[in-house]
Amino acid sequence: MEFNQLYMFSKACEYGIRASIFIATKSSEGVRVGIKDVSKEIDSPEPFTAKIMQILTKNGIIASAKGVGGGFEVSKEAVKSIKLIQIVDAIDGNTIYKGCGIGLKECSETHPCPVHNEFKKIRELLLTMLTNTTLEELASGVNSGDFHLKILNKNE
Amino acid sequence: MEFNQLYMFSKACEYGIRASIFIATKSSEGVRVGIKDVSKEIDSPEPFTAKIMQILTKNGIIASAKGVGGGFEVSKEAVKSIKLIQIVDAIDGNTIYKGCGIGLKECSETHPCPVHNEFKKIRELLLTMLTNTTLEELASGVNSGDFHLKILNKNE
DNA sequence: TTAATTAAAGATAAATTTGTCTTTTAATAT
DNA sequence: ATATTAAAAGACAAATTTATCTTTAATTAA
Ligand code: FES
Ligand code: FES
Repeated sequence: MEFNQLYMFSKACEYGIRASIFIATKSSEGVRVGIKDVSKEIDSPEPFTAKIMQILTKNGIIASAKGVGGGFEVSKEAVKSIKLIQIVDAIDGNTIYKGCGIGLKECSETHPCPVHNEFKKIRELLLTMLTNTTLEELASGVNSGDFHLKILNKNE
Repeated sequence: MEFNQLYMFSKACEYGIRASIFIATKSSEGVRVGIKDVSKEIDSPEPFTAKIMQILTKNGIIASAKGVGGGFEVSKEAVKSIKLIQIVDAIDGNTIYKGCGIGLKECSETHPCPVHNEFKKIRELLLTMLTNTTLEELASGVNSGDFHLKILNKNE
């Protein structure tokens, strides 16, 4: 019925976040994971996910190792320090919480659009959330079984 | 630097919101506006904006009249009753405030993703804002000159 | 009734995002 | 050293979104 179907983040960013969290949970058990495991676990297309992994490693969010026993990991220090916003920034940029809600070339306090005041509140809440949420929190929620990275099928 | 460049709404939706507000401001002066005026005023591509107008009229958000003296308008009743959410729903659907933030097939209280609790707050604030904001409020802000629908160039 | 005007509809094209496939590079194990 | 493993890089393809162009339909004015 509607024209588009818009989510808060791009597919790439969704995969990036889910993958980072999964890798972090595995790293907490001391094991690296390959791209196959990642895409299987977070239910995402493997080659595309691999591209996203490259972005994340370039941005220092995850680390990778080639060869036998290689794969992706998040270091003990990184898992504590990495915030959700770093993942979003690396993949979707900062326009979701910086840009004007109705597409003016820039969001400005002195030349505001009609939704500026209300929109600002939402963006600030989003920014605060992204800035304060660590990979560690997210991963521990998954480790404890309280939160999930995919919807399970009947025979899984 | 980043992979994508993601905004809260699609271009189509941004144009739709800006156009609706502009048409409402003109309707408050009792005049219809053609697609040319609309796209000029909100600084958007004309043929694409025309498509968006079709969606908006089909959804009863704006009214259109063909022929001489025709164009788009928002009725006095509509401008009071139409909420921002109706425009967003018609163009971008409801996934931005209904769907899971990190792309699980559905957002569920009983099978939540790691960002669910924090994300819910943001979506709820967004939903409240969209639900409570009328076209009238937005248009009157523009009429009063406090808010703007585009960034002016030097010689405008 | 004819011409002019303006939105609707439909076809097409460009740009972007998402997804895939192949080759290369780096690391490990034998 | 050689073979094996696994990520990086690059080329390519599909899907979606954005944008344009042309034709049709409806309305008004003369
Ligand atoms: S100017 Fe539009 S959100 Fe600030
Ligand atoms: S399950 Fe992800 S936001 Fe609710």
